[in-house]
Amino acid sequence: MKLVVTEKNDAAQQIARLLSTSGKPKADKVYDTPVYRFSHDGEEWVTIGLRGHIMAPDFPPELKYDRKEGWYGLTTEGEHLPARLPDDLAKPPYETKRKPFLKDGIDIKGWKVPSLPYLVWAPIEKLPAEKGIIRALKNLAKKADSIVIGTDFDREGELIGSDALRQMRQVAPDTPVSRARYSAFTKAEIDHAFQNLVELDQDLADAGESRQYIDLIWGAVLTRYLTMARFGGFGNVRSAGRVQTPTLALVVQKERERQAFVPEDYWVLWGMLAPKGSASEDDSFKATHATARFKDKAAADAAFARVRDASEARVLSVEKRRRTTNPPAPFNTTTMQTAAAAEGISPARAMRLAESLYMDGLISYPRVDNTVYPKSLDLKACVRTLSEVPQYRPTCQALLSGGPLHATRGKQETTDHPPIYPTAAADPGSLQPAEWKLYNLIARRFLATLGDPCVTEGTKLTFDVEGERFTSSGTVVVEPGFRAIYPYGQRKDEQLPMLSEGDVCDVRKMTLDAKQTEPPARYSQGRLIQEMEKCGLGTKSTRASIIQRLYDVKYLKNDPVEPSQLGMAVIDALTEYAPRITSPSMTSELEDDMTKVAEGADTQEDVVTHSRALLSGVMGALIEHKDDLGNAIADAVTADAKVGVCPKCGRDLVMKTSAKTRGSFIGCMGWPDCDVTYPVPSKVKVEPIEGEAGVCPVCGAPRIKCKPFRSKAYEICVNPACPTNREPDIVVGTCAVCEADGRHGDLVAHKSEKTGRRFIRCTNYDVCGVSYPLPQRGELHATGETCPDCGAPIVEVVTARGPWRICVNMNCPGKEKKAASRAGRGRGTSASAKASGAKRGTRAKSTKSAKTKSAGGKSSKAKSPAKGES
DNA sequence: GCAAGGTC
Repeated sequence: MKLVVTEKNDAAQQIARLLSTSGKPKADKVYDTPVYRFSHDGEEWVTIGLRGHIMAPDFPPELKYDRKEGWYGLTTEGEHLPARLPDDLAKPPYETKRKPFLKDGIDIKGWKVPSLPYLVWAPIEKLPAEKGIIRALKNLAKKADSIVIGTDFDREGELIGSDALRQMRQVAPDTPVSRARYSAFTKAEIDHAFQNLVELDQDLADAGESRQYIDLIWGAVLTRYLTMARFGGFGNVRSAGRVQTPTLALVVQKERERQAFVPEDYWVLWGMLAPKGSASEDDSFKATHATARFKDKAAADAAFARVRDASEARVLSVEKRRRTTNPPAPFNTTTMQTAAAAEGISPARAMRLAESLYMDGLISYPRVDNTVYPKSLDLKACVRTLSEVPQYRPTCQALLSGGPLHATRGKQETTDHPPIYPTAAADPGSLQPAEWKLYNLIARRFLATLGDPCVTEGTKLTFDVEGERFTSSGTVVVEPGFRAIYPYGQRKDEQLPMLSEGDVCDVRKMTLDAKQTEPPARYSQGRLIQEMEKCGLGTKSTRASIIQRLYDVKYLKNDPVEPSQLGMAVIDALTEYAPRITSPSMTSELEDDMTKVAEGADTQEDVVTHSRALLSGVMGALIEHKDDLGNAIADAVTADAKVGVCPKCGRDLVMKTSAKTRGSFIGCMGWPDCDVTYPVPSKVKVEPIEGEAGVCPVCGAPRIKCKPFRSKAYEICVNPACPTNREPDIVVGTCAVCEADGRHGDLVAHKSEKTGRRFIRCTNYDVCGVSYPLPQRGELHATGETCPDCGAPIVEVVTARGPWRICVNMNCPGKEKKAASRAGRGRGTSASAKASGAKRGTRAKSTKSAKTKSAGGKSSKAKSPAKGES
């Protein structure tokens, strides 16, 4: 039996399909791992897919977390950091084993190494990370006559293959092993690779392993240092790394540019014009002075003085220019992430969604650099498949009825995977809304790459107004081309009226606006991904998760991306004491070292030791300034948590977490001397307001900015008892429980002065116990109506999105019905999803969400009338 | 409780 080991299940399946004589390999399992059995040239073959790296490098157990000691060399008190070094380095359990590394100023491989914390010189071991797969791999290796390593054709692939081989060698020390190198799943390519087997390139694998070691050593040492310089409690890791830190530095640098930016005044002179005699408002259009930005106020004023009372504008010239925009290139990971980010899907979320669509068989493999469709891809068949989706049908039919299809080509061409394209027709009803949003983007992008250019016509009108020149421009789509199916990022048409040279327009209004130049814009998440790619930071598979990591450790906030005070403090500190890690150049130097190892010009040991020496070179300065850094971090964390100033004692009010309930509240830094606390408005992101506007003029408590998810931010005083937050009590209905008991009770909407939360309570609450929750936002009105399903009152809530009516009973049977019908919509499995063999698709998800909903309803604190009666 | 790189 011949054993083929690939990097992932998908590849194992494809290779089996392409090499099997019958074309139909048999799917089997070894323990829990899928394998594919088939015969090839009369020989029995089996393929198995790994899950990427199956081994994880780590420090020996004694250097990992210790309950008493914390991370080695750094305790939770933080005090021991300098004290433990170098004294403790001479102590057991390490002195016998690792003594040579611990003396001052010794030579290691030609580099002078000063006294160091252990970790910098600690040995690294590789431990099994995928035990189940390793078990299956060994099981097959024992039975195999020969082994082929068929992992991806890149450095990491060589390393993954080498790790797998080491495991197999434990049980099959003498079985012949070779390496297949392929870069596309086509019959010709795979046949060629397996007829021209080579040897595993251990140098290349060693290069990859050096990368693993260097990343771990620098990351772990600096992360432990930052975290322990001032321990902020569990769950407050301050991380650093070869990729994440330079990425954070990019964001911080942009923020510094914005802070250093000095706005300049300028003036814009503009007016509204309309064709002579037109009475319609729709005909008016904007015209701006030919000097788009007046830098000089006197000149602006002078021009304005000449035109302010003008009544006529004469057309001096009409310029028309046609512009064609070519259809976009096929999606690879980066361009897909960027386009998704522009639609409000973060890169990390886009990758999660793409993974799910891929597993459901709806799109092709989502981790690709390639932007050129391979010749083997049957574009027509893809279009035919997509025509099953009603939204795409007209476009698909137009494409199919035309001549041969021509697709755009992007700049990057590789042949391992095709660009991201839809592989099956999706049913919007059976996908989660976000999944559909991404699928729709990918499907439309695919159709757009086959479309015609979009032709727009721009018109530029020049006017004379009392001797001053004004211009007006508009753009109109003439031939939508690919834009008909791919409207993303398209600007709205700006239509100008039909005018000719010499025509006269009415001047409806003239205005002089004083403006200021804006600082450079922050990065959007999409732009940051692109910037990382430009700087060589991370890979297509890791960039999204690295940005997510920076958000998770609270170095970044908001979108567009903004650094927190903490993020800036970390960059400042590392720039001063370990500048190497803050710059993308560490990555490029690492690449050079890797190349040397791969070429055999240097060894893994040399490269890693050299890197350790560089790190050890900065340890002294880091440790010396541990307290400065600890203080800077603590101050930054406080600044990030600050919401305003305490009206009672003048100290900072910060966001705190209750030890008992785990909930957040706003409390005074002066506690226990000062006991001022406020509740945090629920379901919103809270930001302080700078300056005078950040203090409530009525009660003196801070005013804060609240940003609810996906709706408009608003500002309120944090003090729920403040008169600015008071709402009149409203009678919204009659208590059904009290009526049944022969009493009368009014249901009254209150706002608690303590918590600021709104709720409904019966005036006889002590007797009947009837209360209901209320939406916390929006203006509340009584309707006088009762719910047909449960008899509870119906209230109207007016928000920015408009008024809506709701039955206040959380357990109302009507809500269950609605929830069921919502879930039911997702329950139907589409023909396409079935065809594509969707296993863990939408069915499980929607059932789960339906369950969550009903469970939430039952556990609600609201007491229904029925419950009150019993 | 550490990184970045694979993949799920």
